[in-house]
Amino acid sequence: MFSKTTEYSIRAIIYLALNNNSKLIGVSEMASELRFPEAFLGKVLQLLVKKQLVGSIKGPGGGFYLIDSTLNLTILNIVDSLEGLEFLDKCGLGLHSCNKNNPCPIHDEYKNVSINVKKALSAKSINEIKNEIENGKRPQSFHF
Amino acid sequence: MFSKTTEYSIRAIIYLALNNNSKLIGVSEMASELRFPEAFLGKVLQLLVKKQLVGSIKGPGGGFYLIDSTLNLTILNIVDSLEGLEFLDKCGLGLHSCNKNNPCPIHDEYKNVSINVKKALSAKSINEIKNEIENGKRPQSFHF
DNA sequence: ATATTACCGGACATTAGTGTCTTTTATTTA
DNA sequence: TAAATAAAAGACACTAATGTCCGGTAATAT
Repeated sequence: MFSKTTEYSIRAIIYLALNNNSKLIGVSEMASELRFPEAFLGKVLQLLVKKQLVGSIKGPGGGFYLIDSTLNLTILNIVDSLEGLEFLDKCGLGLHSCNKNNPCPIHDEYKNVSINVKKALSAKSINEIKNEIENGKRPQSFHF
Repeated sequence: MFSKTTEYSIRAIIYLALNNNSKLIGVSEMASELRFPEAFLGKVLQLLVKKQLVGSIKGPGGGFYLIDSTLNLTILNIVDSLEGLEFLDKCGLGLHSCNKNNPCPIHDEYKNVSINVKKALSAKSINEIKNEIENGKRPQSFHF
């Protein structure tokens, strides 16, 4: 459903949310905890910094941390920020002229899918996810 | 949502369903009607023949036709046949160990998405879609 | 039979996504 | 100030998807 970049991003953001106790996390620590290829995670984090979802500090003791406002975002917000929601908004069959008045064969069904996906992926904020995990409602170690 | 190959396939199959009056359709006709790149459509049709969703006849007057049983398939069946449904069945965050007893942060929501997509894409068979179009419930010319 | 037609098969080109490696830059610590 | 650390930046490699091109093969028609 999502690209690797988006998958890694979501999991990295949740990881940072869970470890946001005023200490910074390095790429190598995250990569080994999350079982991601380290160099690629580095690139992904670079992107997240550019998108202002994550902050970073260079040098010894440096690393990454979660920008506060990112806690209020939903998974849908993150997906939107990274790869856009065109795949949900465009016609399921790729027809440019498809709309309510000129519906493709699966227009209504796909519209319903789109609404449902958006609802599902915006049901919880990162902060709510963080709380669920910290309250034991979900497993802490979500790597493989 | 779907790959170009899958998009083209679905639209080509519907096109063939609407023009199944015992006459064969050539690649060039389909490509110009559906506004597809001709050479690539050729490859896609080759694939559909191999998957036995479509039949073909060589030589002058030759072309493609829809295999009868394909009329009973749903869009979901076609997607499954072409790219599989792994993108719906696997964890939304790509976690191998994610399941009901060890749910990832968006397990329940994604499960719901998966069910909803499957339901939506299997609501109608190709034959039902064909009838909807022929009865004027949907536009005939679905290209761009 | 032979030329024509149209799909088949394989090779190749292009692009985007994924992933690696090396150098540079910013920061801290000694 | 110099050395060490860690992210940033850029170049590069690999893979899959998309797309093109061409010679081969099967069928038709003259």
